[in-house]
Amino acid sequence: MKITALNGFKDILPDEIKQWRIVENIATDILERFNFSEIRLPILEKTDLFARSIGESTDIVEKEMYTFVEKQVTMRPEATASLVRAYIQHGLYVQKPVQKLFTIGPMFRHERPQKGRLRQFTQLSAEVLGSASAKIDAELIGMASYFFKTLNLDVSLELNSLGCPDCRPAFRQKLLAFIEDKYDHLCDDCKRRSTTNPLRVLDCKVESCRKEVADAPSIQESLCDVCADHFTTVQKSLDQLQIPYSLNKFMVRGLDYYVRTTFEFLTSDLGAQAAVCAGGRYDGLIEQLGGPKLPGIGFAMGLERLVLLLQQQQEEQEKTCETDLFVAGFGEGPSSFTFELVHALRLSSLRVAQDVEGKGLKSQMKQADKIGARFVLIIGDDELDSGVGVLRNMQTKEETKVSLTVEAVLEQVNNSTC
RNA sequence: GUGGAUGUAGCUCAGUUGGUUAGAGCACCUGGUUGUGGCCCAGGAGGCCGAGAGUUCAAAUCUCUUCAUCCACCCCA
Repeated sequence: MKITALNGFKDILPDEIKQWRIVENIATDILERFNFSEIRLPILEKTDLFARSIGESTDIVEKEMYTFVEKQVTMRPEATASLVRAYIQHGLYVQKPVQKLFTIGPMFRHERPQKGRLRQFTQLSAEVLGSASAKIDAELIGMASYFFKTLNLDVSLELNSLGCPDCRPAFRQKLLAFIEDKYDHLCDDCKRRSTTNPLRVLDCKVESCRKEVADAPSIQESLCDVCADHFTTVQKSLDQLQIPYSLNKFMVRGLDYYVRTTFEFLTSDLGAQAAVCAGGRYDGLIEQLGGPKLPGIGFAMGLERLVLLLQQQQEEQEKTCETDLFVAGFGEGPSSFTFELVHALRLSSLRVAQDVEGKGLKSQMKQADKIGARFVLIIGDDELDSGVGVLRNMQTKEETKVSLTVEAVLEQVNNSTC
């Protein structure tokens, strides 16, 4: 009976780490250029935090959270709630009126796993707290858009506005009336949705439902003046930054706190998991969680999905040299000598590999080749006696002599780049 | 939670109407070069055929149960 990882939990093996580093490094670089600061948050929070922010009746809160019932704590299913909690708890709004924050880390949702969907998954969340400006919406969306462009990923941007507590109820009524007429023609899921969350009927995947709601009232035409203004400015600002998008009146968001601007970056290469980045404005959330009456907007990106896309959409990366030098000592005396030399070379900043199994030279050469070492330093009895080793360049096959001192080896290896 | 598919070597997969000792490719190890990598050649190691029960003289193969994984629904990043 082998012990395996839990269903929906995945090991990220060394071969995949390169892609993760690419995603993380490019992301943090871009975030910093857009003046975002990193914040690191706990994974465990009081259950109540998520119930109050995400919404009591959402699927996430109702049946997908990993909760320790007796302790009333939950493994976070998303980061925005925790981030806003920290923002309020530490009074960050006092120091700076507008806070731009990001965080990267694991989230947990107990759903049935499938392609691009895990029970533990990693999200990058970027949030701007304290600004209601539509320009911020465009700036944030523009940043995400630039990020995907930098990664050379093929994604599309969809945009919608969900209105605000002033105008959404009226739209909801209009939509309910519309749905009532079509009720008998809708799928079972939509019949259920029409009472629990009517907006969700709009983005049903069933073909017949899509037809039925094709001419449903558009929320974009039911916005109040303030929301309509905001939405127009977001679009104008995106145009100004030359960021392509399409309006999608059927796009709604799953979390209760979203108002006004919502957006998704979509791909067609991940099966049912089309969204690689999604977000929106949540102007009431901070106040709802006990903070000041300040607006906010943010997005979350699923990094596993991005890594999958990188693997699918990009050509194999060239093998980069991850090891500068392989020190091959063979024979008892040389092996003892190289053991010490290798340590010293590592302390002096080189990436050095060695064999400690007492293998022959040929086997050590194979190892060196396999890990992509740039150089091999060969030391047998002769070299140890003379104090001069053989340094082989693995690409050019060129061999030079080098004194067996840290300084001499360091100089020769650093002289040539990968 | 619902539906469908798949479980054979580290990986990708063959395996006939049930029939000796379960195979291939890649990867790994050793040798061909007693001190030199990639290519080539020779050899080697590696399997409770997901697990449990049943049918049978005989099960990787048929039946049942169970577990796991994948895909889709739901939901969502």
